[in-house]
Amino acid sequence: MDRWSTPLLLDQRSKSVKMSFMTTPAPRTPRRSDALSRERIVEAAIEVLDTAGESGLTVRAVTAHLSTGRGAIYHHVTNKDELLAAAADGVISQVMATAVGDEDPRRAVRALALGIFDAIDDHPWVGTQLPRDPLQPAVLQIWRNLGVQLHHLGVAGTALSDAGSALVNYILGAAAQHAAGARRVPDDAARKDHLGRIAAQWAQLDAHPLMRESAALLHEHDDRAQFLAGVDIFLAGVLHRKGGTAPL
Amino acid sequence: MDRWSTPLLLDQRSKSVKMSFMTTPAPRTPRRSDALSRERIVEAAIEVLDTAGESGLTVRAVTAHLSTGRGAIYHHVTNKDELLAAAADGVISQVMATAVGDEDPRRAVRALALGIFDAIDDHPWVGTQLPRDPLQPAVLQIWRNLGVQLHHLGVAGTALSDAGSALVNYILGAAAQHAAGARRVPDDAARKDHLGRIAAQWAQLDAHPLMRESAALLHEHDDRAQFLAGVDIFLAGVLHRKGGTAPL
DNA sequence: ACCTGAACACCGTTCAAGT
DNA sequence: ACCTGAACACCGTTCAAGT
Repeated sequence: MDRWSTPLLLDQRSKSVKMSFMTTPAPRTPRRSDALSRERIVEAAIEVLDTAGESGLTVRAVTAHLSTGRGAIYHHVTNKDELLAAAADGVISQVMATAVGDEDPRRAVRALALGIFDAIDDHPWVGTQLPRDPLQPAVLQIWRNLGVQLHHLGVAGTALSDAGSALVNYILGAAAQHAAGARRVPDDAARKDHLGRIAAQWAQLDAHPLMRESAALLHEHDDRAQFLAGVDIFLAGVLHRKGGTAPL
Repeated sequence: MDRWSTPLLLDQRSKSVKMSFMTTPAPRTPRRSDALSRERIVEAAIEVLDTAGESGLTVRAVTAHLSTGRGAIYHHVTNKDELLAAAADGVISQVMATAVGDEDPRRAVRALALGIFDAIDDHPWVGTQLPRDPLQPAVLQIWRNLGVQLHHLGVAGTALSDAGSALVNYILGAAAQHAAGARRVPDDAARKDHLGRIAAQWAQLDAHPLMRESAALLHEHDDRAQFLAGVDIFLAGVLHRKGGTAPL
């Protein structure tokens, strides 16, 4: 399940200890003490992404973080794309592990969605990565966990495929939208200014009265609440279509 | 409204005609005859994107297409990012112009959504571009057109913001998902093989019975129908929450 | 004003050579 | 087997120089 907590490379370390017994007392190289591994590389990638953003994730930055050569990465990871997908999967795995166990499937769906939302708030690069590939591990994980809850709601067969893809697509779209905003506004103080500028931009770009009203509403706008409102609209739609269950 | 159908650079061309009157009969340079402009550059970008894909859009490729120097682009466009956003806006503008005028707002929402879906089927790079920036012109255009129809449905105020963002987010997420698939499967013959491989991959990656069932359903799976099913789920949710309108 | 194309400061990825 | 780091084949963007 959790790829990230396994102890790393015990066999290799013990081998080097045995070797140092019959040679000089430990070569004292200036390199890092631990051996490289896929897990360590992905951890380093997450740290680079969290501090320098998605554009800061370069193979050179990761190798500097691990004090190794550029090519070493390619012994454990095939691609930079795969590295990004693995990093996103690492974050989503933790969310899925924490946001477990609610007996009410509707509450469970909300909890899963909010967990993903908050994770993207902390790691905006995850939000831009998720919509990039429907078959990446992180997306499959989201699909399965939501699918289970929808099944508990009594949805099955083609209806489950339709509902699941709708919910996943909504979450991925919202994730990307929110990530773009979170990327641009790092501190909470400049948030109000930022929303003001967006509202002005909307009003300027588009003279339609509906857009002006929406732009005005942006001022007292809560991304998290709006995200959850979307989840509830979706749930209402699913339950309404499968025959009148109790309203939310 | 439509930036792309306007005749290009009438003033500049007529000026050069007037000039050639009093100088030698046209200098006969080996360069292109028309002057550069933002519109021409965006047109060239769309052509490059359609033939070479998103990774094929390089400033060098665009300049080769226009037989000009690299730096000339930056006289009309600030960025490569802005160029991509402008190209996506060009495609979406045409969709919005064609998918107008249905008196029934629910049918109008479906028509708009399907128009976007089909455009992404034709231009997969649009699907990956849209979720990248919520404030890009193409996304604002989608927002407004859907917002108008939701308003016709009787939704207003905060409910309109919530419903609009839910629908836009769903469409952007679905667009990205479908674009990834369409990018990988260019010809229609390999499509069945492709879905078979995906199904096998799902079944292999995930032993959960729900996922196995979903994987099996992938075989007789219609992206377009599933996309529309998602739109209907959201419409049902919106109408159900605002008080029982007639079921879809 | 508009355009050119060399130059700059980067990339991801490969691969012979080392241990 | 694992790692190194120089080398390769690219990028986006800038800018003095031309017209």
